[in-house]
Amino acid sequence: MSNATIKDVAKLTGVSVATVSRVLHNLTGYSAETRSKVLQAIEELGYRPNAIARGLINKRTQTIGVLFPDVSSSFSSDILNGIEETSHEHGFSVIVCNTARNGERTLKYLQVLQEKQVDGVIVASQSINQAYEAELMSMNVPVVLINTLAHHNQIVTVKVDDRQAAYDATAYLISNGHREIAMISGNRDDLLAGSTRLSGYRQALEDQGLTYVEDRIAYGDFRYESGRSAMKQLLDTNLPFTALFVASDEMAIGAMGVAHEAGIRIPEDISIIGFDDLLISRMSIPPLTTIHQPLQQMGRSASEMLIRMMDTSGEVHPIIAEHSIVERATVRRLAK
Amino acid sequence: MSNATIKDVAKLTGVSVATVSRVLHNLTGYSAETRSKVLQAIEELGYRPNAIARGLINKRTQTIGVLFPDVSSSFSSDILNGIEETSHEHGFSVIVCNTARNGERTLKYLQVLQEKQVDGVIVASQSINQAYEAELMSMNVPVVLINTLAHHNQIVTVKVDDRQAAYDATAYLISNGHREIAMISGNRDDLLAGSTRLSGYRQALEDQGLTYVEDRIAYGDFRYESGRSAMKQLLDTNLPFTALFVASDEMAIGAMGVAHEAGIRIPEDISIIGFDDLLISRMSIPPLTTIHQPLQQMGRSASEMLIRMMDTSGEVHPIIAEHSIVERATVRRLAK
DNA sequence: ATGAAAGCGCTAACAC
DNA sequence: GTGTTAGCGCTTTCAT
Repeated sequence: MSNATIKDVAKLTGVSVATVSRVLHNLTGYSAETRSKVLQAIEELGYRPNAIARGLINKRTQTIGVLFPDVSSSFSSDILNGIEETSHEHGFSVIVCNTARNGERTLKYLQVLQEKQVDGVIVASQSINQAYEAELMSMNVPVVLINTLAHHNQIVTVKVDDRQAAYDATAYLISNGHREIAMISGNRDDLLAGSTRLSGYRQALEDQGLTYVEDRIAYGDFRYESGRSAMKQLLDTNLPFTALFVASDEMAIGAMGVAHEAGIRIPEDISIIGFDDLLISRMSIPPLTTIHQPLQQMGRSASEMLIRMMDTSGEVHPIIAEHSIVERATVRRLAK
Repeated sequence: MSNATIKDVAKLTGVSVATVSRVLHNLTGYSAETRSKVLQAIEELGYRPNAIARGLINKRTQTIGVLFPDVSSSFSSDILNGIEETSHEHGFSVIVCNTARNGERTLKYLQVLQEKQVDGVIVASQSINQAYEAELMSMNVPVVLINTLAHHNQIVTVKVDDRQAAYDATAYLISNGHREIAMISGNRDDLLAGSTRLSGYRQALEDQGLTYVEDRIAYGDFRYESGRSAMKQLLDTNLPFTALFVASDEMAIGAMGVAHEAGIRIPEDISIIGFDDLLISRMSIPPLTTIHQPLQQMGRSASEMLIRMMDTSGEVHPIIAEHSIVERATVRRLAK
């Protein structure tokens, strides 16, 4: 008892498949009576159209592919949530791919997605090298990037203004009276979240006449554990600081843990501001003040843009999502 | 310049499509010379087989569908990670569906998955009512459940022994000298994570000759905010307790926040043990002692089982995943 | 208002 | 070793 096909419906109704197809699509060209007979047969057989067969004809599969370096991170799953939501609203399914930051795997996925004839692909927070870019372009489907930049190409991107956001975070600390401000940065070779945020921090310092001190910077990889080590390193340096800007919430939480263990109170002894505004930031003790990135919204925007690109090949513009400062409890105003 | 088809390759090579298909599948029936010419043409045209066309013939799409009530939760994304990983290894893609705990949406997704001819579906942590179950069965593809039970059917399930795990958590508290143990439970109508865990807790109490006190139980919905309210309620009751078993880590973190605000120290004043072992549990201050559920592994198992079910219609057995206690820093041994 | 038939890109007999 | 052909389930002209 495999599934019923359009033929079965036609046979049971006593009409041709063409007519069945017509009522399926609400076209014209059949009597009310035929229509109801067909509908009844469909009901009776539990018929469901085969999207694969349709796809073969329409050259549209109504599915998009999404690549993440790490699906299980809170960061990725927020974005995914937004993408899934919007895609569903527009009648698209989404295939998730976990590249695990692995080059070969990424290429393999891109290949599979092409073979599966996806109608578009979204690449999130994963740097795009030449090979990917070539592969992406060869797929002949729209592509949008989230929190990444392509090498020397004009692929559409959705992201916040990282430099400005880092600037704002630092300026916020300064406006709260802090003058000795350390930073835990991401890898310098991460173009967006690494060096860009670092330069925003530096700029804010300099604009306020504060000196940028190399030794007040420690580097991590955005993850919790690296936040811990970076904080230890900062503490070991013995260069005093009253505030800390951390390039990711996860690292910030790590830093808070180390501070706690060292008997350093947040925010009494050191103020901290993070970046991302993940769910955990609300849950930490004390709740983390941070830069909000509208991740879910960014997923939505990317998805909407992608779908729009499918039928209008008109030009599209990069989207800069709005960041904001979420004031919670880890930054203290310094008395003069 | 749409994509090249097998015909194009055949034409360019000067052979028939059948031959091209043969080399594509490493079958026999062509000379070494033909083979290399075909391969060269493929390279030249950038030909990629069309999985849609293949699927139409093979009745296999090499994709599975996964339903979650909430993709963006840490819980779901861990499971998803395991599923995706294993599926990929076996050459399957995964379509994610975020049902948002919405009945109509779930049904809609099931329909879409059927139309897209997925080879199997996994439903995670979402209770299965009669309607879903009927829909699932009518799809004629294997189904496996994670952390759920079907109504009166024998669909395969992957889960931990919730009752035993709750029992173990409570017994652990007792073995640490606690005798007044409160609990924050999930909704009573959640068959697995709600009432079952509650009954495990109760059993452990009674087996140790401790009395079960109705007022020492507060209910939440497994989420952070509800953990906060539940904790407040418990505190308001003024019934003293030295330890607390919480049916989810998220609620446990919420409870810890409330305790902190109330000046109650963890674990000095109150010991807490959670359930799930999410990423955040390692990151909390202090790190949360909890029941570990091997979520990612459960995703892997589900996926493996599902794929196995596709070609062997042999019988399959439910999988009980191993839970364990992860001792971190929120439980204190009580002096006699 | 309705049917016949071609064809989407591919696989799998079956022929030679 | 290689080509021909008949579909897979559907949509879509083009007739009638």
